[in-house]
Amino acid sequence: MLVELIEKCSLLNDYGNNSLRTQIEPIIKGLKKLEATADNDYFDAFSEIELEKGTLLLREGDVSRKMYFMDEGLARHFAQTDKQEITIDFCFPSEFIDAYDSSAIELPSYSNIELMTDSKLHVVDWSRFRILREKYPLLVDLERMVIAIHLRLYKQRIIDFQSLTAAERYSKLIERHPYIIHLVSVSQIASYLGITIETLSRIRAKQK
Amino acid sequence: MLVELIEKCSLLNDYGNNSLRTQIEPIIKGLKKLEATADNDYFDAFSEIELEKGTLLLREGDVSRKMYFMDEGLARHFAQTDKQEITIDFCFPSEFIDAYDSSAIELPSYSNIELMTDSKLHVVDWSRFRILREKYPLLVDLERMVIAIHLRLYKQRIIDFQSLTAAERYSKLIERHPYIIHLVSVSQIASYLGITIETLSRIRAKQK
DNA sequence: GTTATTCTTTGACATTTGTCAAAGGATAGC
DNA sequence: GCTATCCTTTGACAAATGTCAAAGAATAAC
Repeated sequence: MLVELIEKCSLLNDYGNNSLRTQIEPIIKGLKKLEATADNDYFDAFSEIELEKGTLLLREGDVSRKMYFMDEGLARHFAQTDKQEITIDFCFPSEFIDAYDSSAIELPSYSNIELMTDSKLHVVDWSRFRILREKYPLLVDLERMVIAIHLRLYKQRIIDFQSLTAAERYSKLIERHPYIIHLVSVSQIASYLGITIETLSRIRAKQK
Repeated sequence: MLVELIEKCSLLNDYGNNSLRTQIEPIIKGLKKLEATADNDYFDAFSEIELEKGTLLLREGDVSRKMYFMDEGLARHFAQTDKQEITIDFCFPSEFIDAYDSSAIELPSYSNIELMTDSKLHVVDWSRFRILREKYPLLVDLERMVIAIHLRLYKQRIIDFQSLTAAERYSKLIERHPYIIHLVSVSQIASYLGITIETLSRIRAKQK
């Protein structure tokens, strides 16, 4: 169940040349043991759903109530400013989806999460997960790991903004997600990189 | 002890018009109760030290082993790239200091933490804190809160890079820390903002 | 106090990025 | 297929930022 998602999760398994191996393995081991004996409260917490393109998984100003895992589909985090929509991040298949900065602390999110395609997802209510977490401390470790990884990613992202040019940031994105340009509009990639549509278009023209 | 630090902590108490009140209060309450009955293992974990300017609290590539609280002094997080030193963040008095993206997950840090002045600090070993955390689940909640706040700050920082000009980012920094310019070198503020020294100098000249 | 060193500002110019407008392509609906 | 709409590219120019060099200011060492 949950352990399958962990084993599939691209972020946890591909992060930094598998440098999370040591951290993940005891969690997977523990989860397997847990799931061999867990009761219905545990298994009922997780369910599968299909939602259509455009669905808001989380709305700005609301507290995140659910955590998702993307099986098939594509999503994005975005924030709305007075001038523009800012795409903060993209969510690919085999990734957990949530605004942890909202759910972990139960504060209103300042970003939206939107499905960019019809999607198949796993979903768990935070209210139920929190109850499970009391019962199974291993879930606390898992949550901490997921949040910490996002902290690392965000930090690296900040460093990239501080030290790389727009073209370098674009190259880095393409390296990680070579096909993103076919999946996502130029305008969303541009806002992700912190540049205008036109600038991105010119960067792409140069790199050909 | 720890509860005093929490009550002093500027980040936790000043964050977003005190919007953390609901989250902090049960933790403070719980900690007070805990500290009324806690044993020496608890109190011995925290100690005060004075360290001199230039001390590295954490070195790039090492796993963070200690968490600090700044009583008096100033520190900064920075990363070293091939070209330059990048100041990721500044640490002011009454703030907790750590690379949570390292300590929370026990992965090597990719930033250094350096004291910019002689400083008075509280310090706790993560190895001891982790033992306490097992014993007192409240500390898990506290840790989660601290990490989540940093996640929010980082996320907001990314959005700022995506949507604000250098001058706007500078204004925002000055708003939060009006005196920072007298405490920190122009070069460090410039790298924090992701611009060159000269550009920052010109932005400052214009805003007079 | 003087000198040497480092940090900061300023100037001139190159490069990057943004803005506005128009053209070219892709897509959906009819 | 055709049209209308939206998205993307390109061009011309403006604004922002970077680079290099030099001057000015602050600081530390003597």
